[in-house]
Amino acid sequence: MKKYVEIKGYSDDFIPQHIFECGQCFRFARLQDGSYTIIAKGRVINVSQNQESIFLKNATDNDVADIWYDYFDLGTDYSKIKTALSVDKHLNESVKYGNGIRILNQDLWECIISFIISANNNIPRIQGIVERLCQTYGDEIKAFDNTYFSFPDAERLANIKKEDLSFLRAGYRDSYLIDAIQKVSSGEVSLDGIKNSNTNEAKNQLLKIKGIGNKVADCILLFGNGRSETFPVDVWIKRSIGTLYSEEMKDLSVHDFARAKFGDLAGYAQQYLFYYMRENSSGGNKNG
DNA sequence: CACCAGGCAAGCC
DNA sequence: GGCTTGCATGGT
Repeated sequence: MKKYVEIKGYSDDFIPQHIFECGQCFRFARLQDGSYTIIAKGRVINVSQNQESIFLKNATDNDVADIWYDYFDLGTDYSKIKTALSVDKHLNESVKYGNGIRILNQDLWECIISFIISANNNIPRIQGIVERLCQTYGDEIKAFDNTYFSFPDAERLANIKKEDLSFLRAGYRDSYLIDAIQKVSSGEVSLDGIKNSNTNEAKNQLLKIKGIGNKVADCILLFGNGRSETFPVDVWIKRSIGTLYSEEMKDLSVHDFARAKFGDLAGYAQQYLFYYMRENSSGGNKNG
């Protein structure tokens, strides 16, 4: 079996650093050579890239067809999206900076749990909590002479109690996690139902879970359910939109303004903006 | 010591 | 509907 797959044709529309450091994903590690080892879809792969090609180590052609083509959103033309967004002066700056960003199609359940944890939290600590959850309840995955752990599904977690989660050190989010596990494992909130609903209905289903509000629901829909028209508004986006477009947005909310301005490309616009603002904030503090 | 972190729920009005 | 407050934990 071949140990890696080479994919040509994406040029600078695919830069692992931009894809994984832009805040959409929590289970990755940057290696010294600049490549990224990631855990997703029950697999572990290493992702690198040069001018001509993307390299996926520990993946086969079949894996690419079945999993990674969709995961990395390889069917979407990001050059086209970037050209369209760059008409706007501020987006032009952000797109130039994060030109290798792609919005991943991650696992819906993993996004539900991860973004519940993300609320009022910082990215390094979110990553630590997610890893502890996986190490305790996930399946072992052997790869690259190491042991990794898959993200446990809702059924696997169905019988745990709030007291069992203290090792996560997730604080008050424990009860939110329990509510998500209970509602999804019981079918009260159906993952397939969310996937098969329109965006409004999908969001209403997510909002039934404690710990999921507007912003977390939008992140889940964007990163775990392919709803690229959603525009999650967090503190960074609120700040940046508020200053960059202060006159233009008039009396609209940040969310409504962005949805009107960027239309079906709102989710992409959000990621380019978020990455640019975070990486270029004064003091350069990113808690990591 | 204070303040912050990809917000949210609950309690007000 | 909108606005305020408390919130576990860990870092600076």
